[in-house]
Amino acid sequence: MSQYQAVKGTRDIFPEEAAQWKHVEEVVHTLASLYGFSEVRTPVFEYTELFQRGIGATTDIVGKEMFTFLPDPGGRSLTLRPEMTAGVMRAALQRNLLSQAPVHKLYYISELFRKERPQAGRQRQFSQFGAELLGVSSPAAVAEVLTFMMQVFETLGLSGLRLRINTLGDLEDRARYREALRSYFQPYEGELDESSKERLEKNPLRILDSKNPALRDMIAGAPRLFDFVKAEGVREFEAVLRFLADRGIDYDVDHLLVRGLDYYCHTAFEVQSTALGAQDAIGGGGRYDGLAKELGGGKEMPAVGFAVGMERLLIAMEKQGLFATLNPHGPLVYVVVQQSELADHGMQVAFKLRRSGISTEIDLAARSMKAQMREANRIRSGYALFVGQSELESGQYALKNLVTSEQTTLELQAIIEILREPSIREGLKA
RNA sequence: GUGAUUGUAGCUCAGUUGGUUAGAGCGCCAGGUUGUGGCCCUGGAGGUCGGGGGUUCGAGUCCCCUCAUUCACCCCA
Repeated sequence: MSQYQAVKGTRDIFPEEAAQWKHVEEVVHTLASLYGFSEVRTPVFEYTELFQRGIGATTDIVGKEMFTFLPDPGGRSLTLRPEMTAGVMRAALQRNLLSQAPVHKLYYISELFRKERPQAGRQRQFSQFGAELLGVSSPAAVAEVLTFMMQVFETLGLSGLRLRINTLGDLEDRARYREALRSYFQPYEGELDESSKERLEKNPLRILDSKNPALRDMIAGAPRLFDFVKAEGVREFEAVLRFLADRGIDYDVDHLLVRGLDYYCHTAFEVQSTALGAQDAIGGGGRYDGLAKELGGGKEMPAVGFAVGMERLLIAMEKQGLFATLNPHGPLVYVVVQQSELADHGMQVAFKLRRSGISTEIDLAARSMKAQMREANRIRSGYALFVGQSELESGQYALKNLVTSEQTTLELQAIIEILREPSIREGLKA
C-alpha cells in the first residue's frame, strides 16, 4: 500500500463509476434546461461570516462541521462551503440580479465540505445538485422547484421515495411556537436525553426531530407548529399541496418535519429513500424568504430551493440496479500493428481515423499482435484494423469485425467511409 | 464528538490451539511455431500480512498505541 491515502471522508472515482456520475449529471443538465433553470458556479470558499449569518450560528453545521482556515496571519477567516444556498444568495445580491429581472431560476452541481464522521452516504467532501428560485416564493414557485426535483428522480428511474412536506410558518409564528414548545417540554426536562436538553435551550423545534423512541410519546403530545401558522400561511401551504396533487406527485404531510438550517420558512420538504441506510435523506429544501435580509441585502427576497445529495442518489440507484444497462462501449477500431517498425505508420492510420471522427485505439507499448488483439477484445473494440508489411505495400488494409469475426481487405479511405456510417455501431450488438 | 466493527497480493477472500520459503479465485503479463482476439492449457510477476511498540526461542495469528475502513448515534443532502 502506498504511503499516502485519500484523506478521511474523501474518495476517488474511477472510470466505471465516473460513467454513472456523468449519466446522472446529464439528466440534471437536460431537465434543468427543460425547466428553464440556468447553471451557476460559485467559489468553493467564502468568508466564514457568510455561513454564520446565513445558516445560523447555533446550527450543527456552523457550530462544529465547517472546514475553516486563515489564508494568512491576521487575515479574514475563510470556510470551505458546507452548502450552496448561502453562496448563491451572496452572488445574487452582489450582482444585484433582481434588478436585471424580477425572477431568476438557477441550478448547480457542486462539491461541498463538512467535517463529520464519515458513514454510508456521508462524506467530508460530497456533491449536491440543486436549484434556487429567486424573486418569488409563491405556491407556484414552490411547486416549480419541487416538480423539477421529482422529475429528475423519475427520469433516473428511482423508486421507493417518500416526499415529506410541512409548513414552518413565518418568523413570528415560529417564535410563538418556540415558547409554547418550551413550556410544554419544561416539566419533562428530567426525562429528556442530553441532546434534547440542550436543544430545549437553543432550538426546541429540533426536539421534534429526535429519533429517540423513549421520547416518542412525549413528542406526539406536543403542540403542533401547524396550529400556530397564520391563516394566510395555511392557505398558501394548501395551495402548494394542490399543485402537487395536480401533478400526481405523492407526498406525506409531516407536522414533525423541521429543517436544521435557520433560513427556512413556510414550506419545507425532504425526500427519503428506502434504499439507503441511516442517511436516508436524499434531498430537501424549502422557502427562505428571510435569507437575503439576513445577509444584508436590505429588503427581503422571496426564494425557494432544494438540494439533492449526489452520492446518496448514486448509492440508491446502484442498489436498485439502475446502472446495469450503463455499458460504456469501447473504441470502434483498434489498430493492430504487426511489428514495431510499423508503429509510425500505425499511428498515422490511427490519426486519420480519429480525424474522421472514428474512435480509435492503438497500442503504445509495442506489444505482440496477440497482446494487441487481447487488448482490443478486453476494451470491447468493434473492429481490428491490421497494419502489416503487405498493407504498407498494397495500401489495402485488413479490417476485422470482432463480433462476427468477418474480415475484409479495403483501401483506407473505403474503410473510413464504412466506419463513419452512424449505423455501424448497431451492427455490432450481435 | 460517542460507541462498535474491520484492516492479508490490483479486486474478493482463506490462513487451523502462535511454529519451517504466506495461499486461492478473478484480474494482469508471457508462451501454446511462422501477421489475428474471445474458450482452453502452461508458466510468471505481484504482499516489509495498515503502521509503531511489546510478549515469546518463534507472531499474519496474543497485548498496547496509532492510522484508516465500515456501521450506528448525532446531524444532514
